[in-house]
Amino acid sequence: MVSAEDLIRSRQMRLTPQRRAVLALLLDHPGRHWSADAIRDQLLETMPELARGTTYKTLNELVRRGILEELATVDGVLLYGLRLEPHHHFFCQSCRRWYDVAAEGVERLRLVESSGHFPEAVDLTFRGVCASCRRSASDTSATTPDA
Amino acid sequence: MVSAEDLIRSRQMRLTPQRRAVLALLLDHPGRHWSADAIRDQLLETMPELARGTTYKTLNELVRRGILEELATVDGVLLYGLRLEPHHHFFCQSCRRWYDVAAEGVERLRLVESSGHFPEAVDLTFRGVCASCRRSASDTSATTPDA
DNA sequence: CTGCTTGCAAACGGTTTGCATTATT
DNA sequence: AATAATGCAAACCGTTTGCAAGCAG
Repeated sequence: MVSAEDLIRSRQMRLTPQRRAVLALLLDHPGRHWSADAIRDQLLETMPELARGTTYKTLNELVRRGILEELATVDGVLLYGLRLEPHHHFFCQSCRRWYDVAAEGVERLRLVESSGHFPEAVDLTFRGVCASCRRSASDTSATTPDA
Repeated sequence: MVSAEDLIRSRQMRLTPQRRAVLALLLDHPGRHWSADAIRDQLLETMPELARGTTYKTLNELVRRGILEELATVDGVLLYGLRLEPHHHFFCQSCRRWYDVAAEGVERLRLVESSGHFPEAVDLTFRGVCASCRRSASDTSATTPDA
């Protein structure tokens, strides 16, 4: 298990107490997803001066460096969690929590059911470059904004 | 192809010009996803008095009645589209548009590729009731908030 | 007629931004 | 010493809400 320090240093980011605390918290709960404010509320106990803006900037930076993944929820809140080995998500419509679901392939529905969750719906989201963008990319020089 | 009128009436909603216009626009572009403001901008040409709040209320109502689906994006915008037969989504990281992808099952990755899109990542989202909620549901009377 | 819907405008809330100060390298 | 990160507070912006006036049933 890697430490927050190593992870941060490995991406040539400056190591600050705030960054270490944020990432350490997430490392302590692998597979869990937090809102920025939930993270801050938790850390406020041991780091009472942690600013809201700092939490957001830190999370954005960690996403940009590929350490965290960002999940958009329908109620307008972004959730953050470790970017673990390829996996999928489970959203509980009752408690509205998000779970990570391990998967080596796309056809692992049984795996989810065996975890005790009871899936009623599945939503597959592919990300990549669409047909028309591929075409225009070969025409002109790529106009690809970084995601 | 059903009409906007029929669809609205079928859910015992009152038929208003605004509702008809919003839904008709979506019906004219099946498989496309719009932001609330994009819809309003489009309709403003023929319906210059359409209020922002009305657009939002209408879309929420249509989602609640199961006519539309709601998609949350990472940049804090909600997208709306027709709730067609079970399908999945494709997000183009280049033009940031969302596409619907037909699918009769979960294992239809090839289908996406054959559409000309080039998927680099897949994200499976399950929705339902999680293990712990199922347990507590059998303990006490269900405390399930409607999604 | 009754009460749901609209339009308008103000409120909301999560996230971003600017800038002086502080900490890391 | 140079540069990047923090804290604070204000700005942002998509969405929601409240309410008087208007329209559908």
